[in-house]
Amino acid sequence: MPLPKDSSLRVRFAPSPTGHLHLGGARTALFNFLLARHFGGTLVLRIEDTDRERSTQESISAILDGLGWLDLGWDEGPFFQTARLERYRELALHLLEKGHAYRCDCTSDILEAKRSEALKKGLPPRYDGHCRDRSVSPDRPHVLRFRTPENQSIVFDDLIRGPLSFDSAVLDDLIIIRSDGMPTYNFAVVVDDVDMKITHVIRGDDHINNTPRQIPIFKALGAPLPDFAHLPMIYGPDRTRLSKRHGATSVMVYRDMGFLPQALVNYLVRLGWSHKDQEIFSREELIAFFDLDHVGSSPSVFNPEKLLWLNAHYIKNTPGADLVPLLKEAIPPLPDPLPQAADSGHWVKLADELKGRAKTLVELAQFAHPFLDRSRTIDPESRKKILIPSNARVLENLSLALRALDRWTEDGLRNVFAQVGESLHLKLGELAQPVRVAITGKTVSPGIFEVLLLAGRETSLARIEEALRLSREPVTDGEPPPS
RNA sequence: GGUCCCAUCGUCUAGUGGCCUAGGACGCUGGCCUCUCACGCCGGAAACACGGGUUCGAACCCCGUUGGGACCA
Repeated sequence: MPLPKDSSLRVRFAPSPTGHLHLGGARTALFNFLLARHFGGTLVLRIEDTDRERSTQESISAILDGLGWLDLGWDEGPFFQTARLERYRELALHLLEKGHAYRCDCTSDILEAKRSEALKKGLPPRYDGHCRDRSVSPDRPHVLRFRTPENQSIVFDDLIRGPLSFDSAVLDDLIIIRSDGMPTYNFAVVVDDVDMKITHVIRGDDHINNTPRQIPIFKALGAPLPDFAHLPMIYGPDRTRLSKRHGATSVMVYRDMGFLPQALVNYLVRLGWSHKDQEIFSREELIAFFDLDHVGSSPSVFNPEKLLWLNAHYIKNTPGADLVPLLKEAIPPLPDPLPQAADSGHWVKLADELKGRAKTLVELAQFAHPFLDRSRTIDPESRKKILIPSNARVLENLSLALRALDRWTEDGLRNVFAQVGESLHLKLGELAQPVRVAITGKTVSPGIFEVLLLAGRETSLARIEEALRLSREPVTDGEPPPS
């Protein structure tokens, strides 16, 4: 594939601000970004906001936020199509003068009638070229139509799919300027790509059918043709285009669900692209390895499980200190904070100790909560299963021995557990579980000594006492005990 | 309906005519490790949609069928 090995490559990401940045858009942005970085080229950001009905300021911010979160920076822009309306008109008039466009005053009623008639006869509902050779007065309400070349096939070499050919007979004379003066999508895109000197158009393959409409416009404008690459779609589990029906599609929702942007980027890049058997890529590797040659042509199905696995991987491999700010964002307000919660060293220790078990930052926050706030809640199942009368003796013995421990260190704790275990003829596991539930409220946690260290002496002793009381109470099976 | 695209384990993919009794990853699963759960390690089940060609030889090239999808209306 004849990609330039120098900085002449210019690509663009051109979202419509009609919603958030969704996964498909994010991947298109990512591929454009990586290609630009790989070849030392330029990425242009263009906001295609000519659909004024549906474009919103909120969407613009949402898209910018999404790109920012994923750390996909651009080099030029953002350019807004609504700021370039004059330019579209100018070039449309130019096409009119050159005979590549003409005025058409067919009313929508007439067009509709012709369309339904054609449909009835089983013909494709194309514009019949009624005004092609009429000279419609500029004073009458009219649109501008592009004079599509007849009887030729439009061929281009898609960088991903190879040669693609379309018969111009299926293309009608598309409107380039509406009666209200607004440009249509296909026209504005071409004008922008020409003006912005885009060398490679990389977009979703939902635009593949637009390409043969756009190519004649490039030619009529006397502009060089960019290369095209159409990326396969991302489907939901039902193999239809990913949409709101499939749940979370906005990248920012993934942030809120506790995903790391690196994980999402790594997941997205492997949807369609591969580099041998490698699954995990740093940003540097991505830029070094990425190319269009290894982008596949078949669509892929979004798989949340694998994203979760990648997220767990990135959390595990992020230093605790870097996790702390993210953890603080993910954790709900602490109603009754423990003194340690004010100690930043404590947060780092927590993050380092807990990160190996968390698949998301939200989970990490849940694991961390008992070590930050007095209000830890005991999971009812765990209580029912572990805080039972037969374990009261364990808790009682440990409570006594731990109170007598003057140095709250791992070695000290280990000794206490060894001695208590020996005297009760119980294994470490049998001792650890009741304590684990006492401290964390859950049956799942890091090693018991880490837990005791993290909770600290005061909190640990208080919680073991509380658990001891609870284990002596009869199981009430969900009903709160009468007080 | 018209045009176009796509087709390797459930999913993401490696594979660009012999290296393929098809490799990796997620998930699933058996085991090891172990104070719980993860992690980690070792093992397992699991795919070239179908039919024709081309070729000494096809997952790979060509044609058709089937199935999925997108766009336009």
